[in-house]
Amino acid sequence: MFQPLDPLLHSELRLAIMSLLISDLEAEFPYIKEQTGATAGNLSVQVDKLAAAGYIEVVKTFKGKRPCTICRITLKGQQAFEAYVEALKSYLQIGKP
Amino acid sequence: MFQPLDPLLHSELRLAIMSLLISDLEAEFPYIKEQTGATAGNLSVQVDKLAAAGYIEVVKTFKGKRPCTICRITLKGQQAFEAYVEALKSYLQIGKP
DNA sequence: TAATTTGGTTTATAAAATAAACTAATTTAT
DNA sequence: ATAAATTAGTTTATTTTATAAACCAAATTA
Repeated sequence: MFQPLDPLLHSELRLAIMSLLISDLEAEFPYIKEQTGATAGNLSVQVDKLAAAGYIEVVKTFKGKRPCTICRITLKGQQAFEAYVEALKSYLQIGKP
Repeated sequence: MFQPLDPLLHSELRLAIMSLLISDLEAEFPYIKEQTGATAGNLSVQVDKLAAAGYIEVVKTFKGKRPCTICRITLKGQQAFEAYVEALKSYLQIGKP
């Protein structure tokens, strides 16, 4: 009947992060912060969780002299996102008569 | 960019309850329990929250000698559900090119 | 050189989800 | 008749989670 919803993706902020990365594949921390409106602290925590799950990878480089944290979605992350969207449809009746 | 998600609906079990009631308008407690696979305790708590928000109304009657709890979706609940689905689309790119 | 900004992380708190334990009545079995 | 099991839930307790507040370090600006 209802497909279970991946708890890692069923979170407003983590879903927003993944949604951005599904489109753009990678993005810098401050950009994600701006687009999602999240606080840096919250974003840092949720990025860690997605990285721990292997849904994204986090690369720490420098941009000139400043640190620059880049988040990139993984194949696993893309698949998880698509599975989540499919599961959601069992609740939403999207496109049903 | 991303529309906020009603926290009352952004919960797996509450969303499942509302999804059932969107189709059927009303349902008995044990039926919802069976369809969602939830424990009675969890279901009781989440039904209370939806009722407190005015998204459903709960009518306690009897079916023969046994108590019978009926949940019915309200207009407010239907509107909230539809708004939630719309908000979700800002994360999912459903039907986008 | 002092204050501010940038780019975050760590820690603490508040809220939520969930299950376990419990209540009460009914039905079934002995 | 009475004991056991089932139905129909509620209440309480525990665990997770989300979130913000506090913090740190380096770079920039005044």
